[in-house]
Amino acid sequence: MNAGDVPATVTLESVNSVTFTQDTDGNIILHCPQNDEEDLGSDEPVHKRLRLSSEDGEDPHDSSSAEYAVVTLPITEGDESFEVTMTATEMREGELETQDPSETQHKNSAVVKKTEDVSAVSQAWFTTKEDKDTLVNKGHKWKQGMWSKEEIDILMSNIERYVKNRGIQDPAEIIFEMPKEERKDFYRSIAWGLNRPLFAVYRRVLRMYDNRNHVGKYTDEEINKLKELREKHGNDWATIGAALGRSASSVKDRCRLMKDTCNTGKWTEDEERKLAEVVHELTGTEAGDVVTQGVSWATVAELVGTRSEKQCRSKWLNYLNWKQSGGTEWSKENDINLVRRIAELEVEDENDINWDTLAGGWSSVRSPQWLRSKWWTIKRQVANHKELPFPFLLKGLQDVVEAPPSTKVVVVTSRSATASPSPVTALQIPVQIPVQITHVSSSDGVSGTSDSETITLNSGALQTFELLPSFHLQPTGTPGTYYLQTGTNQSLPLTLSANPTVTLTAAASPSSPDQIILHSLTGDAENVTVQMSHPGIIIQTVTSEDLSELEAEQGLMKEQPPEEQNDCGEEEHGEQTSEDVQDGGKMLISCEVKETENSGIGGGAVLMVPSPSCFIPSNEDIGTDSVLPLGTLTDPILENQEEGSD
DNA sequence: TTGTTAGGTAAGGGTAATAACAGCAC
DNA sequence: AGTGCTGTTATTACCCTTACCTAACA
Repeated sequence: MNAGDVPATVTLESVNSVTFTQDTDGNIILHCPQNDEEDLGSDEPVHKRLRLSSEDGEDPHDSSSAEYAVVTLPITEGDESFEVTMTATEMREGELETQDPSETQHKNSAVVKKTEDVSAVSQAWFTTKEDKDTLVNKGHKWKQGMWSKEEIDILMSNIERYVKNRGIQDPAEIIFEMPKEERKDFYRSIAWGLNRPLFAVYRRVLRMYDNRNHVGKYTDEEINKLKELREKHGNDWATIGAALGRSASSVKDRCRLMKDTCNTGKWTEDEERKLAEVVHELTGTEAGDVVTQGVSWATVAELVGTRSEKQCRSKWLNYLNWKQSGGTEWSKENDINLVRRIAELEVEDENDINWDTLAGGWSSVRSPQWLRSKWWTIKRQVANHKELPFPFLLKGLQDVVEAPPSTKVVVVTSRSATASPSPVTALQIPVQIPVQITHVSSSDGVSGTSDSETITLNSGALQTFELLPSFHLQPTGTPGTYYLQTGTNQSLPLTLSANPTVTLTAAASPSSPDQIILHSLTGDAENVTVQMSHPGIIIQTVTSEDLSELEAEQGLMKEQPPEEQNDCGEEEHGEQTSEDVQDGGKMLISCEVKETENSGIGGGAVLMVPSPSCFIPSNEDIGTDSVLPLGTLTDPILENQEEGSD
């Protein structure tokens, strides 16, 4: 589909009819029906209830290159409201694309037709090398490694649909109780839309629904019993597991860690020497050689005698080999280099990174496996890294890394957040979505939008919004609270709740074009100013669900009229009172942190600092003296950069 | 009897979270 | 010396793939 073509339309089906109005201040207000029968309060993430479906049942072409427009349609005469629908159009060259087929399918879970190539894999039960080679030769590719959140969402949703259609309560009934012939189509059905071999899906499902899995740490008593059972039953893991109330794989794994002769704690020099000897002997290498693969750790452990295979592997790959081959220390600059090098690989998926290649010739890298864990450490600085597609995460990290050293970085934290050593940041790189909001009614009133046919945000009837990566409204951590972000990086926090008229905010501050005032409105028109922002990274804190519950129970939260909007300041962010930031438990704070190019992917990043337990950890913190002091972002990359610049 | 389907088991490499430890500054 | 912070190291529950096996069925 060419950019100029009429786009195939995909309708965003929201369970709730979401509507916009505009108030006298020009704020767009999102309406959400009160009788929300679709379990707003359920545990299921709201984004899972937002689905895309093809309006006409037509395959929306290659939706991996689609961009989405939001348009509003009239709902009721005389109502200052707008129904929001989204349409998908082809993404222009150079613009963001959605990530992988499985994710696209998830978004289009009602329309998962486009995956002939995928289904060949996900519908085939193959475990042999030959089967695999055949598929590879046919040009099929599939995902390996850890399952992403998106994949798990697809799987769960497929399972839900399957059990619902058959009136079954618990999927475990099918998995563990139903005879094979009765569940004949089960695994193939739930594998639909996943780019994984059927066998991998099968394994995953078994683990997920086996309540003897994820039991947690083994007690001393269990360990003793396990030893007894092991002597009695050998490697009959199923029997041992049954006797212990653990899954077979769990007991098998636990036994691998147990060895009568196993030492714990610090390795002695003798042990290290022995380990090196054994590894080099078994691999036919010499002292000083780098050995990171092709080692049978079970054999190594046997020969070392005093350590388990895991201990040997870990010691070798994370320390000893590097030490013996003359490795250099890992500096903070290396963190930055690592992000850059990964970006230079230009891979679509994290699983495509060749860590061996990346680690090659890098003297500070202890092993490819170790390097991967370093990357993981960096990645984990971003709280919502699991939700972010790899390219977005990487781009965001790159932006952060490449920010000018002089950039002032500020993050909002709570006073009590100091109890937590390092604030967790969440990086949100939004997908750009053109949004058009059409005005329906011309009546006066709170809208103040008079006769205009189209409500425009800033300028232009077609306003670009950035929806967050998964093409949902992105929850902020407070149930019912979401972010939309404009093309100019103005945040639009949307609040969905049982309240029929809820909140929204976001207009440029009249006092400063660099500021966006974010304030939320409740039904009684009281609102709370929260913040300012600026093109570039916005760091935001949100309250937890607990906060609203606390408020409900104790009535301690206060709201503040709009006149008392309170800018956060630019560099010296003063403390804010609790009234400034609390809005019925839905609190949003953002501060300017740095300026980035407002182009390309999302134009900038939103760093989100959820402070679920820190904001109001106890009743005494909810008093009128509750303040939200601003701290310094402790993102190591940024710190490194500042240090480096020194 | 043979091939296919739909699982199923065991082994082992690996990941991710966290606990324990060590070094340092105050 | 005590304390708190931070980075490193060790541990371990859990994950995933691979290779091989099996029973039912066509």
